[in-house]
Amino acid sequence: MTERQVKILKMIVDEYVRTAEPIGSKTLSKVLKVSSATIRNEMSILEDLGYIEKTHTSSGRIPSEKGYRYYIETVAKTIEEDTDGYFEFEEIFSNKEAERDIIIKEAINLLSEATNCTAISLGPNAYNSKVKKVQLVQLSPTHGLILVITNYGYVESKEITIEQNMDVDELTKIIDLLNELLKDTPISKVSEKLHYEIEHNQIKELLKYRETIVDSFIEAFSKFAQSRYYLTGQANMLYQPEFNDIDKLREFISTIENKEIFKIIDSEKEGISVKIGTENQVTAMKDITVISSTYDTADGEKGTVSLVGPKRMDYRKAIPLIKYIAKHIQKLYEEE
Amino acid sequence: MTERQVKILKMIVDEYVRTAEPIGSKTLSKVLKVSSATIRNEMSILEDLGYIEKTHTSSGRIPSEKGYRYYIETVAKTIEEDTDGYFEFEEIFSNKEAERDIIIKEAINLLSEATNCTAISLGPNAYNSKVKKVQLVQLSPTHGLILVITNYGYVESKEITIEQNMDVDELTKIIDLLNELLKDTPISKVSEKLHYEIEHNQIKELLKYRETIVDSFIEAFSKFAQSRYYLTGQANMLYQPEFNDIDKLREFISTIENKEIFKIIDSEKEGISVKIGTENQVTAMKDITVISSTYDTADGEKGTVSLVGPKRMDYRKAIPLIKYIAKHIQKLYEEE
DNA sequence: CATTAGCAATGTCAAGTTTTGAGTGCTAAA
DNA sequence: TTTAGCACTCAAAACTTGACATTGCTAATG
Repeated sequence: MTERQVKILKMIVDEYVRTAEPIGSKTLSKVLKVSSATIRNEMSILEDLGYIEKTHTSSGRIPSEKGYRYYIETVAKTIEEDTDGYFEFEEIFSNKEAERDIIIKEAINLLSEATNCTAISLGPNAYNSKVKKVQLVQLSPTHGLILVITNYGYVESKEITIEQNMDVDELTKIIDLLNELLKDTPISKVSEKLHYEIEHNQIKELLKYRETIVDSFIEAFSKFAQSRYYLTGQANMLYQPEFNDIDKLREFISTIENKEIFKIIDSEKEGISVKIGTENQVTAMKDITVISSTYDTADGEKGTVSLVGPKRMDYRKAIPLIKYIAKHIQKLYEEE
Repeated sequence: MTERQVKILKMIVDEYVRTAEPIGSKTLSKVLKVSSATIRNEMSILEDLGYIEKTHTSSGRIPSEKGYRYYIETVAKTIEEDTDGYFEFEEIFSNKEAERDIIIKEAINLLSEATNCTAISLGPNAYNSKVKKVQLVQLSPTHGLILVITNYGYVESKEITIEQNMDVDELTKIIDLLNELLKDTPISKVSEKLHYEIEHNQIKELLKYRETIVDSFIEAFSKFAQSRYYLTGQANMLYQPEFNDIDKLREFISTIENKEIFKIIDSEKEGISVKIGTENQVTAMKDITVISSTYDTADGEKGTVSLVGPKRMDYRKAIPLIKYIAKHIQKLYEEE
């Protein structure tokens, strides 16, 4: 590709992102100081190379997926992070009072508004967080509530029925024992450890005949396995011209509602990932771009920030913005 | 209205609910043993009375809001609760192991699927539930987590920073004091009571200079004020022909996303409430019917189960079903 | 050899027209 | 009171037309 061809490709992407209309040779000839015929020749080459395409025989050109990819690999990657426009985000992240989850929600809301896309925060899986405390609260003579708290301050609870042949003393002992046993154990190791102790140590006497209780605890722990997520801005996105097709719109809403969207979000890959259209593998998302960035928590888990929008997305704005937000959320998870 | 007119109105509602197409005189004449001309005369009267309307001069008739209202006041009210088709619901509600919130979610999911509408469970406001226990968990030398647990087993938490000039002993004392003070106090009275005690009793010494802590507690309590809700089935509903109009669809999604829908749900009125179209007062919902039923919890708060769908809704099915579900959720809240 | 002017060809879009069919309202007769 | 019959209405679908944007190609140009 010649320099001029690259320039034309960039212009087509930028202009199409702005207007959502195919770009003709005349439009570009006004800016580049060559005739429209020359542009047409160049466009023809770009089309042969697969970077742009036509919507019909006599239409202007729009970027192909390959074109977008080239664009983000070259143009967008060279953009310096420009925090000039990030005033409102800075405000959110500099609030030291607010809770982490609240800050994340606010940032995600703003991300969606700023980009007119759907924004998603997928919290870290809590598998590696450590048990801080285990607690039983009696709610009535026959009912209790098991509480499990992790180092990040997440709490899960599970109701249990207290059997008649069990007195408060015994329960207290069990809880004390569990606290001693499980403190600072990663969630992922809890079940294993519990079963091991019951089998092999002297503690077993206390727990052996109380399988119901132990099972309830394990159930409470397992609740941490479900990741916490926050999703917002469907409404912002629906007014994009891409969604004038009613069936696409319905398909998109369905994909969001049955959580299929989470299959696409790449929470493994380090750093930023951009999946354009069919790169998503899910047919319902073949006209959608998903940008995600992971961040790391102190206990070695990964969370992600994602943006879901039309392929025709303002990548120059969105990509650095997501990087910026992921970086700041990571900071929130570092301050333990 | 003559008996035959009522019969015709019912047929129009039933048929329109089924097909979503205006009903012509010929269709009805096949069932009733009179000619289409006779039906036309009767329809003309029904239209003058305001029970049915035309979509254009030469179209068949569809029920008006007044027509639907008449229908649900007469036809639907006489339907005996018929638990024949409720097999799957019975299964959900008879599961004694599962947690209340899980059962409610499953029932709401099924409600949405069975009716092709959006279903919502709006949990009771926790204002009247009672404090069961207050707890502090230390997460690090400088950070802690305040826990507040109510009699229904709901937990709210709030992170706090532990100041340097405060030792563990003092904290323990504060927590013990708060437990003693607040146990069995309704959430709504907590703030008032705390402030009163600080001002008037000997306890004040311990809390007086610890406003930050007390404020954090109050903040944790105030989290209960936000009702818990569960909303599902947008996707089920969007495929109804009513939503072939793309702007209506967008408007609906927006209304759901900014939680405006909750303004419509009647959580005060005892029992069932059906709001058809413009009865909803919100213009975005003028083609939507919202059915809600409240239920009572043991501590005197009300929760609601709601169904949001097109005016052309299967009221005969939906109304008894919602009553049935509300009744069973209420049972879940009675077994304290 | 790259660039350009010129022009036929192509396809979209919006506006207008025609056709079809379902359904009504009215009238006069049974 | 009911019905047959018929003119009338309107929406929806199918088709027509013209304006417009844009392309691809060709031949001329510097």
